[in-house]
Amino acid sequence: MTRVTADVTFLRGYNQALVMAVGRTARTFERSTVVEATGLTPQAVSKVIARLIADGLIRPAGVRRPGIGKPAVVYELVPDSRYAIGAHVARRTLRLVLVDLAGTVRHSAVSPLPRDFTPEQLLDALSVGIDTMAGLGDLRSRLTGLGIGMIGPLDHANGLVRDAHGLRHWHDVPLREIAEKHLGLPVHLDKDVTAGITAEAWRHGATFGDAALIMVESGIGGGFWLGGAAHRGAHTNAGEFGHTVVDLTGPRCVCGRHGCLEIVHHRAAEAGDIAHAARVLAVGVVNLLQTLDLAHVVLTGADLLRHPQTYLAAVTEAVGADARRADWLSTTVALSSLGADVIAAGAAMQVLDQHYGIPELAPI
Amino acid sequence: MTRVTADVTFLRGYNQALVMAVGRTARTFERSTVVEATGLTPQAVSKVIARLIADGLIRPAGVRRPGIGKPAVVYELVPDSRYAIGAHVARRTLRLVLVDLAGTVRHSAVSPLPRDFTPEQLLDALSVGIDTMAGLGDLRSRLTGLGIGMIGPLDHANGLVRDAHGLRHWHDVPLREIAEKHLGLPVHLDKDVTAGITAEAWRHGATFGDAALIMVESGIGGGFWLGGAAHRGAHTNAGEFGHTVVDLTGPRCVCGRHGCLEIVHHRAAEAGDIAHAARVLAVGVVNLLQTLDLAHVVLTGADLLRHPQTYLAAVTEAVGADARRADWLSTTVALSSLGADVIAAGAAMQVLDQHYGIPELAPI
DNA sequence: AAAATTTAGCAACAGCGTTGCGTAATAGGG
DNA sequence: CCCTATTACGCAACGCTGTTGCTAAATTTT
Repeated sequence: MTRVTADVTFLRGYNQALVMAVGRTARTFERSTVVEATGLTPQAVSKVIARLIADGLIRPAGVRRPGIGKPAVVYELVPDSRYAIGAHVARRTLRLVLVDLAGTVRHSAVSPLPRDFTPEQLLDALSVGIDTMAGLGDLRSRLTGLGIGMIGPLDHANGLVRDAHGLRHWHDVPLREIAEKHLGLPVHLDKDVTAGITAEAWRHGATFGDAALIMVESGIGGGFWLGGAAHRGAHTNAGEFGHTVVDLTGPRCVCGRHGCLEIVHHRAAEAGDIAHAARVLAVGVVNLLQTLDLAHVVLTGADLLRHPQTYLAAVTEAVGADARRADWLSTTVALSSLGADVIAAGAAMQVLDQHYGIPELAPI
Repeated sequence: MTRVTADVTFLRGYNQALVMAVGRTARTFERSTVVEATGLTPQAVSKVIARLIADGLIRPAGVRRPGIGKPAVVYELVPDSRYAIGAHVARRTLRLVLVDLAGTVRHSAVSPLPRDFTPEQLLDALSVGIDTMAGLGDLRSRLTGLGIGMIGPLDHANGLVRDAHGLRHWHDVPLREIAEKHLGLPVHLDKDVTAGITAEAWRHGATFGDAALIMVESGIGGGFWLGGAAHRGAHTNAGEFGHTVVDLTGPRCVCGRHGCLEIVHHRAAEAGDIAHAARVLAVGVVNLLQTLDLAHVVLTGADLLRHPQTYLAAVTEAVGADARRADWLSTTVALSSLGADVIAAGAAMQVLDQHYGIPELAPI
């Protein structure tokens, strides 16, 4: 993810990331697996594997192949060679997870946050939680950093919280900087929904196409995975999906417009008609499909997960009923595979991705 | 754009593309310009420049620098070293443009297409038009190919027209393949709106951020430029922006849903209330901004360009009026800088991009 | 005229994936 | 049991990339 210039170090990082992606997706793999997946020559893969073994990131795990010829060496990722901690900062709770290099959530913990908490209060809560988690197996030395998934608007590029919705003490807070100083760890700050979709992409591996994570939790947000990377937008403020108008003559929203998806959905939910609320959300989801042509839609969020099957059914039905969608336009709809951990886990995976993922080139 | 494995040939292509992008954006440039823009060392830039000069793509254009020290050599792109032809296939017209390596439209021509034209009729029209254009300066040998921007749905990856809206004879037509055979040229097929946004991105150069092209022309479509590349979606069918619901209680659309942007807009335009139609479109545009966080919105399309100022004013006003958009959320709104040529020109630029643009890596 | 400054490029280098080829380890057949 | 075919692995040389070190050239300033 870090920008590098296009020299040979980029090649190294890129091809190493390919092998790591294979290792993360498959439980075990051999040289030929990687050759097939990457198009590299066997010899090149051998060199990459040798480097990764030297770094302790992968290791041989026996041999295989009950067939003719010399048996192939089987490799596997070393899950506990690196860790990252992910934090999901919501309005009243802090969720912390410990994620290993394989993308597995090893620990998860939720603690309450004071009403209208301050940056200092958050930092203290983070500090306590991280010390507890990092002390579990003395893995401080293998900790690559902390990822924070938070409500926006925020400036991902500069690690700045612009104006967290509904939190008074969060205006232009340089959270990444002060957290790094306070915690002594590299910190990565991103919107909650963007972190969430990263988690889904990581878990699904190489074949994961364009996708959206829809989160219903005191507001409606969308995280996007487009073209093999998280989409954050020009000002890293993408995802205000709840504030798209679906009803020109609808009620006035807090944002000033009329008939936003969020207010229409909220009114229906408030009235107790969850099925209707779910159908409203489904209209918004189909709007996204029409615009962006997505392969996957993932549903999550505390409010949605209180009625998971209702929402899942409504969205699935709406996607399937769209008459314009021919058979070649397949889209999967699913609940988040990580449940309530998805945001925090994704934030952690973003940290790991900075080290072991595909390096980002300046696009010019 | 072509997929390559991450070896040194990728580095070469990538860095050459960086220099070409600089040359396209600036009229002239020197070595230090490129060094600054790319982060490469001066020596590396010298090598790249030498390669490009050997290929005839750039050339020295005197010296400069009325300052201390040895004067720097000034380079420039050789615009007429390579050409591409772009075609915009609409329901009743075929527009052909000749674009040079610098992205300049050198010739433009419109010819009518028969009602409900067949693939054969289109190929014949293309053949005649290309021969005329390529004969203008005997530039057949410098012609890199033909780009076709067409109404969808189509399969960009396989060059297949699935089901062009409103055209009876266009079901699962392998247009790229048969056109290549018929014309003897490499052919690139893409949706009209995607080609259009490529043109805008090319013309604006390196600093062009996430953007959308909104096209109103017998339907409403959207082309997207996200993260430094065109966004086509999981099934290369992104852009059906006109079929997003903005009025849950609105009239039934041809697509089967109620209150699509397209039908609501169409009703207003039909009633002669262009200002209202423009405001409806503006609601849809703001929806896009909320979802995707775009830096630029470009307006085009025959129907829109009949009332350019009305639409421009309505969209600009709606974007500016959005109370949630703080000062750091700036978005430019403009009419297409290439006017009616934008689709065809973008299709041509996509062809040039395959050869001289940033190579695409398999994202895994 | 000499010094300072900036640009350009040759030459050697490190590091990447690739190619050529020899070696190791297995199954199957005589 | 031995031989052969087959498959996997890796050393060594190679071509190419951008980088580094250094020299030469061209201009302005002193």
